[in-house]
Amino acid sequence: MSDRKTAIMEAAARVIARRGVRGLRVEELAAEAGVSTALLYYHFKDRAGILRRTLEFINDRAADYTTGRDPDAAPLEPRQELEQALLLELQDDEMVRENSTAWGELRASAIFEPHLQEDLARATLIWVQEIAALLGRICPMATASGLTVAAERLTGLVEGLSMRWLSGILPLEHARELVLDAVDAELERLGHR
Amino acid sequence: MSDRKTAIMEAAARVIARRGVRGLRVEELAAEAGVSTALLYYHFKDRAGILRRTLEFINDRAADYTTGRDPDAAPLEPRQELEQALLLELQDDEMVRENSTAWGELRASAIFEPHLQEDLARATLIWVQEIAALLGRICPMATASGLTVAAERLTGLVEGLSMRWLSGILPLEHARELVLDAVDAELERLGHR
DNA sequence: CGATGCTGACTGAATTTTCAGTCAATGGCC
DNA sequence: GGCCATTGACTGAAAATTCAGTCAGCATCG
Repeated sequence: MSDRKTAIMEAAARVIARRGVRGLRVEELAAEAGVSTALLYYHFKDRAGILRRTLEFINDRAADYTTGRDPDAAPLEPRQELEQALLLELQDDEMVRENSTAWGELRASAIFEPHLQEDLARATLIWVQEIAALLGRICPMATASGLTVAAERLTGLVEGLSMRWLSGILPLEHARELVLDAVDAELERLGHR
Repeated sequence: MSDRKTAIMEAAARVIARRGVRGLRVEELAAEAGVSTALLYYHFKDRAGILRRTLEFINDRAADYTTGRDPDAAPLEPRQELEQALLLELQDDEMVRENSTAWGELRASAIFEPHLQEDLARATLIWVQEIAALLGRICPMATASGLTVAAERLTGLVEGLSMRWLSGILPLEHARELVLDAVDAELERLGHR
């Protein structure tokens, strides 16, 4: 597999982060990747193909830094793990920002392109369940539905704040604090029931 | 002020809700408004101008149904007023959905079009302050910064959930319940300090 | 009154720009 | 020689934007 193909997808992630999925011009992408436009059509059939493959690529990359714990680091406290899982999309890191932007774009486009909704719904569900499970480890006494609802609120909040961050309305640090406080609030709440 | 200008912005809101900001074609907009494309350029300089003015327009409309109480209805409890202000974007109503969709689109495009960011930031700030003020009426003992932070979380949550609702991931009723519970949580929290 | 000139709203038909997508040709490598 | 990766130079269609006016209304003046 020519390395250029990968290089193109990396470039695509960058361009999408800069201009959005719908703002991606194949000529610009070619320039960013330092190849000719014709090569894009050679490797990926058409624009839609580029997008599809790139989204998979981004997805895989995200899975890497989600799952990928530092090899032999001390096992995290559940609370820390929860916080990390939530703050994942809110980091001052080139690649995270790229990924986050692309995800946001995907969510936004799904409103108008029903064929994306299924994938999106699945991914969201998985995230909510993951968060609910982590909450459950911290509050073993809480009901399952209570956990789910709390997870839905927390992930929903992260999505909303992520958008504000990406559009420059909300500083990253502030967004992170807001999320952490929300975690406090939800845990307190779960404890009370 | 010719009424056609308004008609165009109403049409723009409809088209944006249907196709998204990035999917808006000026020819389609002209057809939707029943005018020539040239008229669009006469009233609003260019495509970007249409978008900018429409954003303002949508904003004003939202302000109308935010502020606009039923004429001589009983004065609302602060708590109810707060809930209403938050659930505003989450209603099963043609125009609300249109507004909400258009808002979401504009938020999403603002990430890539800095010229929209200023308007967006202002509108968001106003909303946050409004919610903070309502919270303040319910919890007079809370600090100003505590109120603001709570308002930021609540509005951020609404934005996130609104997006899920619009993309069909989350049923409207459930979204509304999540918001109401979050209000509970935030109020409890403000009470404790 | 009514002719004259002026203006703002509006349009149809170009013109220009922007893009995705094609293709014949090239160079390296087994 | 044959195969793969790669490119430069195009094409055609779709969009955005501009242009050269038309028309209705309204004020001015003789």
